[in-house]
Amino acid sequence: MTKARPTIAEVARRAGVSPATVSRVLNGTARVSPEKVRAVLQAVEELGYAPSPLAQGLATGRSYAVGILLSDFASPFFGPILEALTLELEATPYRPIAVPGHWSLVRELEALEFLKAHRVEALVLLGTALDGEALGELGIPVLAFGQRVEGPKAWSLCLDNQQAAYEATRYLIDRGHTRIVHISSHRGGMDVRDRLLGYRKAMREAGLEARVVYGDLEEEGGYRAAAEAFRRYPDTTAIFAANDQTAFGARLYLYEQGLRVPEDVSLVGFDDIALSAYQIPPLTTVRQPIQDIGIALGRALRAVLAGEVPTLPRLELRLVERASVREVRA
Amino acid sequence: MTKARPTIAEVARRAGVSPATVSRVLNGTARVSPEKVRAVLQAVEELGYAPSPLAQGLATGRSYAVGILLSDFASPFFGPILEALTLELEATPYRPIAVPGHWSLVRELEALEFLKAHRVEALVLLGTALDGEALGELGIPVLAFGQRVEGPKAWSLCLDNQQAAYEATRYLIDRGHTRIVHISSHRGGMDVRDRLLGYRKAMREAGLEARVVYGDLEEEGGYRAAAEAFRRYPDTTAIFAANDQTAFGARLYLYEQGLRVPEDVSLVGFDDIALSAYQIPPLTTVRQPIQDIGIALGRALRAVLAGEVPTLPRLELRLVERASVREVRA
DNA sequence: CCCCCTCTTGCAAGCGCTTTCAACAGGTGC
DNA sequence: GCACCTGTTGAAAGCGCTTGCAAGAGGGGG
Repeated sequence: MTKARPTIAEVARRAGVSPATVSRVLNGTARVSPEKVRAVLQAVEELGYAPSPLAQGLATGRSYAVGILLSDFASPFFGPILEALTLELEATPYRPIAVPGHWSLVRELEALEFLKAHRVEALVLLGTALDGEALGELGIPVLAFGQRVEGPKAWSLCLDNQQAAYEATRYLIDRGHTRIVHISSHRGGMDVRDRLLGYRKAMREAGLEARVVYGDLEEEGGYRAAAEAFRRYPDTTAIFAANDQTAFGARLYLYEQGLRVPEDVSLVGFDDIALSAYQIPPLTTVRQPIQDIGIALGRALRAVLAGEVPTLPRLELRLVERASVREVRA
Repeated sequence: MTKARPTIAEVARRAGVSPATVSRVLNGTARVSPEKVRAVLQAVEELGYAPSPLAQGLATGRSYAVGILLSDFASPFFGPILEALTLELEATPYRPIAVPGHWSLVRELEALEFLKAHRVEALVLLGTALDGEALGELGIPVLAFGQRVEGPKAWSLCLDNQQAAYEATRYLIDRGHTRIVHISSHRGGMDVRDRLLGYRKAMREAGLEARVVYGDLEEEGGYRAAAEAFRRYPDTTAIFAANDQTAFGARLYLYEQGLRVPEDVSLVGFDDIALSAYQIPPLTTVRQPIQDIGIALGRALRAVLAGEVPTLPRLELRLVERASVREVRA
């Protein structure tokens, strides 16, 4: 039933050569006479041979695996990044081992341990809470997004969240809003905190009161946070959410309260996940170039694996204006 | 810099025993005297030793890897299933290798080849287009969702999509709708076709005209399909979409046309992904128990890996009524 | 007191591959 | 015609682990 897969020895026997020659043909590591090449390839074909990555890894000391540590497979933000990243890796001999940290530091550490055990040759961190401590020990290149990592072999793809949040807040202020709530979160990494900072800065500069409530970066938390916001600040005219999912949750709360968007309350999100353009009304939000992020990380990863120093592009965050914000006249 | 990880030999030396003993201690495969156990554990601790899965795999002939072939990491439907599935696998020694097929049969075949090369011990198919041909050859257990697989070591988790679609359509008919469009898709597997069948059956039974247009199971396609639907059938009062993302796309089209939901057009989706409850208005849709599906697959996988015959639960699809459908009086 | 049995332990082979090293074949230059 | 070089090939070691086998250490029964 479970027909054992052929080994290199069988291929060698069938082709009338030694295993070493088969290996050389398959890896192109040395010249082999044309007729043997042909014989080997034919045997490979006939037997349906495919080398065992396990054995290869053991022999070469390489794993050809890269670790990807992300918060959550279900995230509409990290999911697509992962998708683009893996797509970028597809043409390489490297394979991604993606493990979710489920938003918990202990799980992330476990996951990291797991990846270390699997001898991954590089690590990508997508919005995890891990900081420098593990990294120094690691000895492998680390690429991060949504968090800053430090070290000689560590690079972060950083977008200026603070500035973007500042601008988003200004956008609301410029349209006459003065009573603006920000829904932040204790979850998530520095990027979320930067957004809070940007919001605070804009409000402070404009001489406005900072109104901050906290969600969990998911819809449910956004809903609850919006409820809290209106309990504490009933006269709020605009909400700036730390991410789009939060905005969706807030949106539902407003809907249930009979508050119209944008007529009664304006709403701005952050991320521009796929669904944001399809919200009713389409959500005005800060666009993170998800696709580009995934691709940039993938490219950087390839560079790093080739032993080069990766160049991470400067990616811009910019507000995309849709229909969830209105101008208020004071 | 890259401090090589310790090997079993170093642990053995430090503990003053043989590698064999270390192996036995770590795997619990034989009795070892208490003091040696202690010495080994201490050495393991001090060295920070973790066995190499590569070497283990090679020696035991097992890979402890399970393959998960899914259409797309970015999918808000399969993503959460994957999340639940991996969570369920976490306590086992098995690790998932998730590879995306990117909705293309060739890629799926490549991905399958890849998984075969990695000697996965079981395979989970999440909504792929692969059929029996590969399976027979495989010799490993296969678990599928969203498609039917056949074979002595193959099991499918099937929900009655046809019946659910039938009921969803009836739901609209019962509320007075007669001009109902179904947005189906050529993408996707049998589940999508079953939904189409259920729709057709309900319409036929009610003596109504079947109005079918096609999208791509994503928002964009839903938008275009809705546009086509209204071009071809301007008097449509209800849309039943093959999945929620499609419904979101259609929703945007309606919004842009100034058609209100549900006052002018009613909308029903399928899947009940996380965001559906947060749509405006909240989407009436057929609920797939995403969490339960992931868990059920995870459990079945564990059973299969333990050599047992898995029992797949009968999961129900039922319509969750929210606010996107209205009653029309003829 | 010796033999045999049980329990623990180490030796060594082997998993499937890569890679060094040496051998060999066939030229080439003198 | 011989020494030497180039180019191709196979033998064998080794990657880090598991495991069958056998050796040795005790202990109990005759």
